[in-house]
Amino acid sequence: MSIDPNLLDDLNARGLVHDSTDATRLAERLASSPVRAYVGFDPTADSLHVGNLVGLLMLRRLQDAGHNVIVLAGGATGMVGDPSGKSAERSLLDDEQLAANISGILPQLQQFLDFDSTDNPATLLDNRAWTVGFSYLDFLRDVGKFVTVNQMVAKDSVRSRMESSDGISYTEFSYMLLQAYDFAWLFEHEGCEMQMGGSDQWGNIVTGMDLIRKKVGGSAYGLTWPLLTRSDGSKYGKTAGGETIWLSAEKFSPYAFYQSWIRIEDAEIEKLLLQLTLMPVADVHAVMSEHAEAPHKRVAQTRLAVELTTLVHGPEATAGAQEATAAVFGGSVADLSADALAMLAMELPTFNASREVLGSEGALVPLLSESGITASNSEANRLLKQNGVSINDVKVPTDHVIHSADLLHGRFALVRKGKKHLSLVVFDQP
RNA sequence: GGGUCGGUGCCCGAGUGGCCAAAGGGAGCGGACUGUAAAUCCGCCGGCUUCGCCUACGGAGGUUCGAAUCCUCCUCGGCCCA
Repeated sequence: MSIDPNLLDDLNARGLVHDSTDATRLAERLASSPVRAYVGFDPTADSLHVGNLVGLLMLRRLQDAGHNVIVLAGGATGMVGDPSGKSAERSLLDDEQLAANISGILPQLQQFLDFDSTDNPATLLDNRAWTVGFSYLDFLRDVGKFVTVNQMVAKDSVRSRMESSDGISYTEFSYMLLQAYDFAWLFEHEGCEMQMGGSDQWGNIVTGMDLIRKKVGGSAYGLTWPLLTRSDGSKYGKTAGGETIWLSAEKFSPYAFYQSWIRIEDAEIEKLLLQLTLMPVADVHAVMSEHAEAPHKRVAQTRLAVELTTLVHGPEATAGAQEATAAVFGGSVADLSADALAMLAMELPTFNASREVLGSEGALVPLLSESGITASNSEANRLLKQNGVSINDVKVPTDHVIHSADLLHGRFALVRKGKKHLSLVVFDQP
């Protein structure tokens, strides 16, 4: 397979290069022959989240351009915790949790890359393989000796934590060495010449390159991408409500995933299309100019949502999310067919309720809190008072009594909190 | 080990005996305006059987008519000294 000589230009055009080792040399190296490169992912949870997408796609871009990529699962580093970009010490994961996390993440890592390619199949490795058997004394002699504390302390990630009131534990302080050792090991045993990561990984990557130079006598490449942030500077990967946007359909429904992209503000949309999708740069520009002509149609948001949901959850789930969206934000809820409602039941938070509450006074408030639509009766009362609840698209007052005649198809109540928060209450069969 | 300062609601952070469910900011939620956007404005933002009651200011006791505020012990953290 031939390699794409324009890879680096493409990455630059997308704004995906934050920092790299000597740009000219890197460009030459990437254009001459396939490079082996890796990105590491620590199993801090049982699913990856949106914040990991850029890294996964970076590997994909490299692979598509003809290079050899390694996905590194941080089974060992995950035990320690990376202080980079973290303001506080993290709690340690126990073995059981870690094992569960790894098994949740592995299929996600695999889904973005081609492991069966005859030319340049991707490789999946776990750094436990070369770390668990490494004794502490050996580590101090073989790795620690090559790195001075002076340079470690100078790294931003460490310094900011040393200056904070919480401090940094020796454990997290040592993280950098583990990651550096990973890079050196991969360089030596897997012919891996390049490490990529988010911009907060620069210090760790550079430490790895130093180690390679001193310990192995080789020279490696490093590249970081900018951390994805909103226009207000906050990190991505969370909903407006602060919920993490997981890639796992169990933890975050495809519908909710799709919706979170539909709601992206205009100022962000081009950057996200460039950095989070595989769309050619020219296509992105075309979509953006179409969007600029009629912003209220939100074609760019729709495109982003479709691209990403398809990438993460597949075309079927995307179609389902689109249908649900059309039903709920398009026409009239009252016109929904029973089939459409059954489909919505799979996409929206759903709660089963007893028909006893129908026609009974004061049943609405407890129904709202029991279904999780509101966190408490107080909140439910408050929300109703503020005119924030509608059932089947009709705003309801505090003393509203639900009657069976109000239900769609005799048993469905689509409860809307504000404009965007929807839940489906399904009543028992009559 | 000694000294010292501190631990307040989702977060930051005021409060140093009653006027404290606890200022202010942020986040969040609802409403208006819109394009399921941004900006702006208004309201809400511990719980409950909601004109009142209960739970809360690291934990446990105590002083007091009354404590987030005072005392004792414990615990956790910062800083300084050893």
